[in-house]
Amino acid sequence: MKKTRVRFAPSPTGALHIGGAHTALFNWLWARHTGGSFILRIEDTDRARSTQEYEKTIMDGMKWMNLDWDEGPDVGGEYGPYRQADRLDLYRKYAEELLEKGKAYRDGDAIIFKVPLGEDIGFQDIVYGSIDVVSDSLKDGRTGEMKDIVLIKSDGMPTYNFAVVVDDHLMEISHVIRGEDHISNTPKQVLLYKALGWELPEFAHLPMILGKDKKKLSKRHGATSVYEYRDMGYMPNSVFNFLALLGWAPAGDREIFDRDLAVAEFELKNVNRKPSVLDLDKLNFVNQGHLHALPVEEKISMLQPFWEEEGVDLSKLEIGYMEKAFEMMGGRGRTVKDLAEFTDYFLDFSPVTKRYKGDVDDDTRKKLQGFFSGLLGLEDWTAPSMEAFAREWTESNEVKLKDVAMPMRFAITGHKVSPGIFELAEFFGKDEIRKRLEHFNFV
RNA sequence: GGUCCCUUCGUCCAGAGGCCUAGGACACCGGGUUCUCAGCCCGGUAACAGGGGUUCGAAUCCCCUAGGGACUGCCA
Repeated sequence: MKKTRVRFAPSPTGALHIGGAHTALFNWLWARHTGGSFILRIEDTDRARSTQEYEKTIMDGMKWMNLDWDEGPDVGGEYGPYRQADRLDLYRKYAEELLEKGKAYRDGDAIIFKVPLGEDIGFQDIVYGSIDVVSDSLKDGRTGEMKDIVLIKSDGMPTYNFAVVVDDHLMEISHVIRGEDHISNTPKQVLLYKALGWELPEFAHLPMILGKDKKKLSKRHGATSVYEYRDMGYMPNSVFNFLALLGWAPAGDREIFDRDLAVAEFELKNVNRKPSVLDLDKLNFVNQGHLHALPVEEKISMLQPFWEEEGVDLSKLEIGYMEKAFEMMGGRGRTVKDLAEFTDYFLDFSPVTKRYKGDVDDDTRKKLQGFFSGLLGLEDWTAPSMEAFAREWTESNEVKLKDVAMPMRFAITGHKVSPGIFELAEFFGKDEIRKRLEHFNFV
């Protein structure tokens, strides 16, 4: 059995977008599932648009997703170089071979493959099944002229269709796993494999990812780069989980899973053919699941950048303290960003004062002052005792419990969402609560 | 225009001829818990694109139609 070798081959003309991440992920899953190698190859033959910066961003994006590669431009490997711009002599060599065999011709500085008639250029696709095509269909549908395949462009660079064939063969790629948009390029590549006398790799095309409007995902649909998802507060494992669910699902009804499970159960033949729509509601749900399952330390390290960005003073940050805070938070917060915001008041009072001014009319203030004074007078500073007092007090003053609980929540957290307010008060301690209430002149 | 691909609830995924009066999840809508929100618990709405075959039997196989998509670049 031949060793599995798969590759992700982005062109460095932009950041790693979500569709690219999906393709990279499925390649990675297949490599890890089969114990094979995952190779990163940079397709930088478009000299005008490729940049070093983009190459780096793509790699960083993959690292963020924890998709590690075994061979690539940075780590090297036995099948290098891994940038197409560094492999020009190879492409030229095989183009000339085709020239000598009379299968290609020159047109100025370009080398062009002459497409023969009547050739079977169909192939088997692991996910799409058998794709039957005859070389005659490469003709222009309007003019009836055969459209030959450019191998080497006038600038000396290979075209995509030629470079992939040469590279995939030389790098001994066993499975070509890529987006469905390449399915119609494949017959041309099959033709080239045949002309060079090379064995075909296995092909597996992946369904496209669409936007809400069912159109190919693009900038119009909002976030496209994986960094945008990171900045919105989604975690790598969530994006991983979510993307894995687009076109595939593990057996059973599992929706939230970790990468080990995906690696163990992933099968190319179980990938479906239907293009899928990216649904942020589902991502939110998946993220929430992963986020709240995180151990404290990891949760803190996820939240930290968002707290910092918010300008929260982290001097009180301590694991044991935050562990209790998170415990009280329960399942609140879907994204890391949400959770950072929903917990900032545990660490720092200033975000609270930024969000809440304590504006109430005089009559209400007077009432609240009465209530809070009583509360702070309580000797038994526990949630049940505070709640009992609050219920009694509100009843005899003919107001609802929420009429005092909500202002108290705002004064302490600056949010309209929080854990139980008396629970919170007990946790913070009387001194801190007094300080916060005094700040708003509620006591 | 040509070639190729796709079509199960709003969305994602199950279903690989009888287990389907089509299942799960997200979202949505009710109800419960409640000081808020989230969570949790209970319940609900909602789909095999249409039409022909094949078969004792079809969401599953075949054909046609319709709709969508990709490719059709000396971009990848």
